[in-house]
Amino acid sequence: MASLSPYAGCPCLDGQRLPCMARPSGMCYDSPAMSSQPRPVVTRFAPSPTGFLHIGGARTALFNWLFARHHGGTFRLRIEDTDRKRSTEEAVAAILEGLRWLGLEWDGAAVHQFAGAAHHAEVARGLLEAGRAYHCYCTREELQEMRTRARAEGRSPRYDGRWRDRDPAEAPPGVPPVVRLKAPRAGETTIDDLVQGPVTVANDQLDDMVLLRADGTPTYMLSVVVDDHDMDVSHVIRGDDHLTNAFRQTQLFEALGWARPEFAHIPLIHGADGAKLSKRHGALGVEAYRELGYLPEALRNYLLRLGWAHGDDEVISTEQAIAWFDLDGVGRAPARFDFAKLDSLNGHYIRAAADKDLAGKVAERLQATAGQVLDTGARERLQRAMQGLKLRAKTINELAENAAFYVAARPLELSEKAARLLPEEGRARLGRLRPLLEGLDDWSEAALEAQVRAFAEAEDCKLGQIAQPLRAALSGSHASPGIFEVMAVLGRGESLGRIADQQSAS
RNA sequence: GUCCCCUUCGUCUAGUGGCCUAGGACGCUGGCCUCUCACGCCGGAAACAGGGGUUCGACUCCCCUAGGGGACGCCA
Repeated sequence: MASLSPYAGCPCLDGQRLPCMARPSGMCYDSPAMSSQPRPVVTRFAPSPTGFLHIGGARTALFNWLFARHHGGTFRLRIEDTDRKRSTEEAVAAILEGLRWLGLEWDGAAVHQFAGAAHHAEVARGLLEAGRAYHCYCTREELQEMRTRARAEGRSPRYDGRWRDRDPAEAPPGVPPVVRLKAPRAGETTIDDLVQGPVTVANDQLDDMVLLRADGTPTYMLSVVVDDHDMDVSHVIRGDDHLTNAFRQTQLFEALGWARPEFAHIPLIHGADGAKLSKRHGALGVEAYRELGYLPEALRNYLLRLGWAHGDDEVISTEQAIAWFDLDGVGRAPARFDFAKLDSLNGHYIRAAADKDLAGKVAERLQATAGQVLDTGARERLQRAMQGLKLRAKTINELAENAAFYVAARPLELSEKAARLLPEEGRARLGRLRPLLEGLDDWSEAALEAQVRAFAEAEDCKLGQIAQPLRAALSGSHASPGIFEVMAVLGRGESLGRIADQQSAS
């Protein structure tokens, strides 16, 4: 037994009190003395780097983050890259970037699961030596046939355990075996899920899962269990597509003699049509939401309300979310993703945002889309314009579009609707108004309004009959912030110039 | 096919046996405000999947049916 790995010799497995080399504490929580101790809260987000961070993953990360923060615990990040063929560095970078953008900072360094492969394999060998696992020499064809037959006979397609008790001497030559867990065949396994409640599955529904591939590398199922144990993960919060995995993992934890973390399987997010949101079915990466002009705080708030509620509260700050979040508020039904509500929330957060930040984002956007380089004056003008603009936009993109006229070069191009606001009569009226404006000493919103109103009265027309032509001339559009605000923000020179442009055009 | 999970307005949800003539939010819609568009404010339509129980009393508890979803890999 001298060759036993630290895990196989761990007190949790054989009752001896040997140091557990894998953990800083040198001790496993599952030793009898410690099992009743409350564990510090440690959650983890464990994405596989096969693509961007999609919206479902983002919500899982958010819940893990909130739960850890709420309980004063630790939120860890683990990259599940044991599938070497499908994992890419770009995906890792995209996931990290996505989490940062969302404001979900993780504690400590990100763990790359594959780095622990040798250790994981060692744990499997310990199980082998302890008689809790065995070699299986089935070929893929054999397995395939087994599954096909089981399905045809109305049984759950799974491995039948044919090598479980077979003499290894019968092993076919030249076939590298996989290592399978010798899972209990009778009885049942129950997990007390923090979201789903108690869920029980008969053990004969679960087959002997592969722990080590024929090439000796660990499978996800093994690595997850070992890593969760090593990282002292206390709560596994993940999508409920992992619910059945929880049973297998429970069996593994038991075979290893380790305490199992608590499980919380949250329902998946569905697309607007009710079907599972997948990468080819409407699931966008979080960076796409940024491109679409959504604010991270709005996305966080929206995601939080998808499957979680705190009474009638809708707009919830991050501070409140941390104070209120717990697993008992998580529902069990899948939710559909609804852009209309996200828009509404985003509009709310835009209105609440500081003008300076908004102007910065708009400038960035304008430069990115129109290649427009803005000088300090233009940036300042944008910032002053935000007050009126932010009431009228649901996204940063929309905000930028609406702001564009403020920094556009003269002469302005009129939209079709704007052109219709400038009939001959309107242009003539602009011509009569301009000298009055020129004579104005005070170019403030209030003074401008007083002057234009007086002009309308003198012309015996409604305010709209002069305000609309002004709007068209100044903004090039039929809809804009209040026209006096527009003039004030534009300033005297630019305003007069734009009016002159339209006036002389007739 | 087998196993597991789910089911309140179109959508997200509140509701833990009587407080429910089922509340809020988004969306839709009528109106107010008004220089346009928004914002804001006031109002409206809109749901307990169906069927059985349990109970003095079920949206709330149990069972069945239907529908939806997920899992069944040497993927994660």
